[in-house]
Amino acid sequence: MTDQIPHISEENVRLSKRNALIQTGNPYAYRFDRTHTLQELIDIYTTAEKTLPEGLPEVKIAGRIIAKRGHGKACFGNLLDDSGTLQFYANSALVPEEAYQTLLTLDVGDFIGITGVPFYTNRGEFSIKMHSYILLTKSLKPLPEKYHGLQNKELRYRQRYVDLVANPEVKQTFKTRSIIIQKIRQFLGNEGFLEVETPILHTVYGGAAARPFITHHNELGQDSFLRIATELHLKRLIVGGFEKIYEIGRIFRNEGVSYKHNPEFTSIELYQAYADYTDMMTLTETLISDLVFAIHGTYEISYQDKLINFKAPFARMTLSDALSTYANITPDADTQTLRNKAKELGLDISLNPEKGQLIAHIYDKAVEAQLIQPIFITDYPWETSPLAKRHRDNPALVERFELIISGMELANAFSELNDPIEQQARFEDQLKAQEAGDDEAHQMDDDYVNALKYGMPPTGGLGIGIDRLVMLLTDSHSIRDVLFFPHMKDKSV
RNA sequence: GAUUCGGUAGCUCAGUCGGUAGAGCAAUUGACUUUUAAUCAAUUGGUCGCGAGUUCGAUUCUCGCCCGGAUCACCA
Repeated sequence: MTDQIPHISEENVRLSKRNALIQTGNPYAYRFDRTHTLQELIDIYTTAEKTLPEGLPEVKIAGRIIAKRGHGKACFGNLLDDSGTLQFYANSALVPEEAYQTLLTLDVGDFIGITGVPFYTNRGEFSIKMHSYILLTKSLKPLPEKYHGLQNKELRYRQRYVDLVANPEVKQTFKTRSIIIQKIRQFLGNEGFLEVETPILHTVYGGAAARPFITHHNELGQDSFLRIATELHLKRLIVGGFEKIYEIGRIFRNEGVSYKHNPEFTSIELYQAYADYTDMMTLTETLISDLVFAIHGTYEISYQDKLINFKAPFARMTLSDALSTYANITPDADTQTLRNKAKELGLDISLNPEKGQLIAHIYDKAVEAQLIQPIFITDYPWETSPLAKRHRDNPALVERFELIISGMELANAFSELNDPIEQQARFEDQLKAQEAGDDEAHQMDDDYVNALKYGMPPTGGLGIGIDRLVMLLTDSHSIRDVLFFPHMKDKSV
């Protein structure tokens, strides 16, 4: 028999099955009462001897069929739910004939609910023996190949819903992400911090050097900016009398995409009254090292084949020392020497950067990538930090640190500038920079200066890039691998 | 933005020194009552990313474009 069977696309085959099912029932059920998740069943019933007594009570489980193996009058399959996978076994002697025949027409991808009893197969695999089942949702599109999963990066990012089904380790990464954020909240809650929410739509953007996304409010007839930081509103709340606050939220910067940059990303910023940047350092290393231990049960973890030790305290080095150590130049050098060094490194100095900016640029280019183990780089030139307080020992510097791990800036913190007159002057410097062509300079924020005029107590502030932290803790090479739906160019599917 | 690699069946991938393409999985039909990347037999399935150019002929060569990955730059 070699009769030719006309080709119908798999999606159309499934579509006709769905249409037939609609005639006799509902292939999109409303609900199903489970007695156990798959993992619960495994936890409760599996035994070291790989045997189970007869006469166990019936259980009800639900999930997506991810594999099917027919054997005529018997058939095996695998079910996937959020907790794990489990093999099911159906036999035409146990399931009514008609139901058994329909079962064979189900597709990989369909959701079903199964009533049955746990047992061990001859091969010793813990499974459920089906007594009855109900179709919960018909799926129309075939899942990716069962062995290799979904490999195409573009498809994985654009259709994460498929990636998550096909590649279990992806789901694990995002579960870890969720736990990380949960533990940060727990830690800060225990430390007496209050979680707050501030606007995402800003009329003046600030708190970072970045270009904003611009949008428009129709009713008020004015442009708005998506926030580039939460900083200035949170500090207004410190003025208002809150003493320990934080916000975890999405930040938007109108910039390029790279393995460590996405135009929208998640930050946590926290502010603590009566504290300075040294307090922030202690808080940062405690938070992060506790987090690593809570997730991994050890302080030393491997990231992209590098062993990183998160045990607190982290190393500390001034920016000045870092420059001499890693770039063979000191910030005391005259401007021309710094300019030459910058040129040597291939930096763009067409905007005639001031000394402080030169130093910052040289540091970014020549030093940061070399810093693998957690290290606080402290005491930055004041010119690049318009919201930070002057260093108590050196007015050319500000009290600021960045935490660098694996060449990435993980955190940034200051002793917050709270002198409204100096803040006003720093904003004015920023305006000059803007006029000179720096499209990432701060805007003047009169209302923020106004708030400072009422008095902000000494305050330590800290920002952490959550996505980068998740990258480190899940050994993810790219920020896209820790974002469910990374930013992609529009392309109709 | 630069360099570089890639885009071929639903998925994972071969391939064509220029003559309109193959495999595995999935699907379809059949066999099979303990398989587990089930097995066995058969069958179907392609705008070879898009558009030009060269050519008798382009999926293959050239150019441009689109999308993506990597590296670099930008993003302190």
